[in-house]
Amino acid sequence: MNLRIDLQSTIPVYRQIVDGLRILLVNGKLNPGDTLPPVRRLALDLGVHFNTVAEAYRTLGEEGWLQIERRSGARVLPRTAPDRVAPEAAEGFQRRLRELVAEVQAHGFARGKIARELRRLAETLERT
Amino acid sequence: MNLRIDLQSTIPVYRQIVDGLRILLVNGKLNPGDTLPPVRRLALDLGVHFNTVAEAYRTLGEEGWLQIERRSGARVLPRTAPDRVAPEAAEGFQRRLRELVAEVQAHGFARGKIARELRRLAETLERT
DNA sequence: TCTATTGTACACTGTATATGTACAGAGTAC
DNA sequence: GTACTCTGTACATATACAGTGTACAATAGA
Repeated sequence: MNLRIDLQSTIPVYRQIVDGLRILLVNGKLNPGDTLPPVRRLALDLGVHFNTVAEAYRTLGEEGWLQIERRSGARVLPRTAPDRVAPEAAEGFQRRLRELVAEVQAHGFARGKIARELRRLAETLERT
Repeated sequence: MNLRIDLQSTIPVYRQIVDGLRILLVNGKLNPGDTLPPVRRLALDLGVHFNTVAEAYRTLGEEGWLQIERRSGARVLPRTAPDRVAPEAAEGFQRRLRELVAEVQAHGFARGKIARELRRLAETLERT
């Protein structure tokens, strides 16, 4: 379970867990049928309360990634992509992407470096 | 003041304002010497309380973008880029970028479309 | 000097986040 | 079948944060 969180971050822990797991799910590091650690176990690893992990699992369950049941725990579902993409989601993505880039620029990152990073990720996406 | 916010979003309004203004600042849509609208005025435009706008201005002031004074309002400062880039910031950027992409993928966006968007932004960055 | 306009301070309310604790359900050992 | 243990769930609570209401302080300009 290659997952790290930052307790100092302003981003809520449960959302960090959701984001981290979603990356693993989207990239096939977690596949249908795989089981996730019990909430108490992962919570111990991460140093948070198990209810915080449970909240994260529940969120991913509502997104359709996980099947969660007592005793058997959380299992990755074969997930069919959403039928249609919400049109406003595209706009939201562009906006959040620009926000992120602006924030990084504000921290002094050179445009070239940022551009390179974006291209690198684009290539990774298409290679998969 | 081309700035829009989403009151339904889970992202706090004041941070949306910060993010939106930072984009304008980084991209030279707002330049040193320019004055921003008074907090009450912008708040009215956006449909929020003026203290919420004031909080956003204060944040950008602490980041070194704005000089804020009573009566004269908020003015864009000539901002020298941070001397050195925090090394952990690079890692954080990559991570947040991957998180954003994973989230969008989870919403059903095709990898190709996302990759195209990333490349488009990369080009925009280098053209400036 | 007076007034209007600006940002600031701070108390208050509602919401979100994280935790503590008790519980419910379903396998497993016997 | 019963007891036990391991799983997630429910809900009360503590705390922090976001947003607002209201009063105030500072200053440019008439």
